[in-house]
Amino acid sequence: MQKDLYLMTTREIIIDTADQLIRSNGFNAFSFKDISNKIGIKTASIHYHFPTKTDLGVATIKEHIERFEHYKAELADKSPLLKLKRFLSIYSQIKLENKVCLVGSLATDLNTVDDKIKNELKTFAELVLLWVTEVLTDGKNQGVFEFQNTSRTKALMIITNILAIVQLSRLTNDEDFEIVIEAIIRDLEPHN
Amino acid sequence: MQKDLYLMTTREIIIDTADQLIRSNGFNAFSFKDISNKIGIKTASIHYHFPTKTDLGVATIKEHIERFEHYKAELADKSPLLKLKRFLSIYSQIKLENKVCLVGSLATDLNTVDDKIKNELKTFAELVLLWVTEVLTDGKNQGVFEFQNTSRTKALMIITNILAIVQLSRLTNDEDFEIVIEAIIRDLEPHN
DNA sequence: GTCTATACCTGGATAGAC
DNA sequence: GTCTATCCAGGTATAGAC
Repeated sequence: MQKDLYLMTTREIIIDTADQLIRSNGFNAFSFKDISNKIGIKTASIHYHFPTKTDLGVATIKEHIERFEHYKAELADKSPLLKLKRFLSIYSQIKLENKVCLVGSLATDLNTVDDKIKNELKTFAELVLLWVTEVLTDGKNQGVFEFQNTSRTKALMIITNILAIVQLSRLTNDEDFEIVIEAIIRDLEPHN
Repeated sequence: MQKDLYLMTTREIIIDTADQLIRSNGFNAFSFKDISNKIGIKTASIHYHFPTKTDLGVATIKEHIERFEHYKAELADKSPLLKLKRFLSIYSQIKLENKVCLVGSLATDLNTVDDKIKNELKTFAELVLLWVTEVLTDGKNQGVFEFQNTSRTKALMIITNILAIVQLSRLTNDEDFEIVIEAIIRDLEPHN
């Protein structure tokens, strides 16, 4: 949740609730009734703001894109290591809430959602991948990161690690989440 | 699909179809009607074999566990490198079919499924993790693999890479799948 | 073991009053 | 902008004939 509830418009509250539900239960398992129950508004009113479930899905992804852009701007002058740690800490919060990330949640439902959602999600995933790639490149150039492969490949390795460990650690062991986070950081340290 | 259709019982055909649908559409998005349409049997008949959807889900995971045990036995006398490559090739097949793996599919739906499914999935995930860990340990002892961290941690890193890249590469670029596979192998190679 | 028929529920979506 | 009322499609599940 990005703002205090009393500062949010109904539209924003709906999106925020949809986000929680999508990442907790999946896109196909959440319903307008769930939102209705959570925020005390009738499903018909939700349809006023978002005519279809697809519209709500797209809006939720767009919200994530906007947040990520703010996030990027806030961290712009920080070190590559701090940027990466902050990125990983987003997932620590997700883990704490026993949810998964938006990309991970929607990616497994991809064959069942409207192309509008699929395309918006592509935009978001590419945005994140590009940013992590840049952070890794900067870190390598500054000598604070050391890794084989291209920055893009390493970014894919790190993103897949973190995206999947929030899912997998619910099945293996909750502590595996921290273990993987630490391994990601450790593996980037220069061996000198 | 493990056998020819004409050698399978109705029960096995149902499980196999459920498996395809779960990994293609997700547990909550597939229906008994989907199976009915695919294999030409009425939904009521499916209920004869599996009283509830949960029963079918559990049976599908149990089938995966059995297959994995056979798989382990078949590869028992093979080299660690071959074992790992064969493991990764399971995902190449999944990628080819534009699906995701069972663990990845059900993990994002975990908060919405019956505990019976959750517990069976835990058993499966632990089984796989244990096996990959052993393969890595053997490879390290034989000097064919080199890596930091414990074998279990490295197994988590590899499994999360492969589990998530089948999902993520649908959004970023299909070729990212092969790139990650190759990076996994390359990163394990001894440096001198 | 498979069928028809049906019960029951939930979901997305819309019309129209306020 | 939110409500009540309603429609219709689809889902899981069961009863009972064959």
